[in-house]
Amino acid sequence: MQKEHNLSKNQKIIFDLIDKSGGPMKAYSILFNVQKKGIKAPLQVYRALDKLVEIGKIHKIESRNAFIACQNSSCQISKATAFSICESCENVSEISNSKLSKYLSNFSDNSGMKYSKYNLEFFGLCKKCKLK
Amino acid sequence: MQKEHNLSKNQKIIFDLIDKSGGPMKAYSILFNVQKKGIKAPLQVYRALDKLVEIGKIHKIESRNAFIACQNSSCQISKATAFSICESCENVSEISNSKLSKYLSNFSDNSGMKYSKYNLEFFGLCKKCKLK
DNA sequence: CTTATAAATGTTATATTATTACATAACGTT
DNA sequence: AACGTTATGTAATAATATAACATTTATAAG
Ligand SMILES: [Zn+2]
Ligand SMILES: [Zn+2]
Ligand SMILES: [Zn+2]
Ligand SMILES: [Zn+2]
Repeated sequence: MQKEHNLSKNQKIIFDLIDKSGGPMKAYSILFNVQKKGIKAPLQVYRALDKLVEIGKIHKIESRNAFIACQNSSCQISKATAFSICESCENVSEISNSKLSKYLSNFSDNSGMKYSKYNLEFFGLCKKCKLK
Repeated sequence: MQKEHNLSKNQKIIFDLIDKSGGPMKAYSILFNVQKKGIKAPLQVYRALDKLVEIGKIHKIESRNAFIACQNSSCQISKATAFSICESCENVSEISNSKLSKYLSNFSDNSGMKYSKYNLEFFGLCKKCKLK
């Protein structure tokens, strides 16, 4: 069962926007879109984003400096994330594959380091863009 | 056999600096360090970095906006990269594990998308930092 | 209800990371 | 030499992110 996180006002505004957009959004594009709702400064956006990432409602696409709503209801914490990214249209989707996540969560190398978190980004051309 | 890339003057200065540092370096820290060698503007650094990434001599650590020399002689192109990152001391090392790279290079999900590239970042505490 | 504490907000300024635009120079090939 | 490609130099600016400080709101304990 998911822990219920009661989002604050700004967090809710920003989460709803990202969620409805259906794709990755950049911080300043978010800012532009929420100015009519009274969120006027970058820091207000970044604070909400930080919290939303922390509780796993959104994830950061590091290679794009963008944020996307979690598409995987089981991801309460952003500690094991994988994405597929189209290098042509920039479409992003979250990969939900239990074999992959099991493989990566259990991965260990000879460094003796135990990993508590990972982020994986795959790149290629999506179906649509391959046809063009 | 590795293709020999004849680095240009700026590319060589910047690669040597990153390589000698032994760890990840940020663009503006690189800039600061090469000013005595006549590289005075951010763009000169970014252009060299772009080229070095393209030919696989360095990789970008996306979550840190930093660049590290390739520690894996076989990586001519940055198309399959994996790193372990200590969240305490920020030490980074490139993971060279043939099983992992084989697994990820062959990975495909039900999206029908064929991936040509990936980047994986693992996070945790390195041995030293675990003891503290 | 009151007090204490933590979490969130508002605001201004600033730091950090990266690119655009344009002009010039060096290199590699024929 | 002439050509196309790659690299360089320089100035300006865009895009991304954080510091510092004051205030308010939510949560929980007594
Ligand atoms: Zn998720
Ligand atoms: Zn596409
Ligand atoms: Zn490498
Ligand atoms: Zn460490």
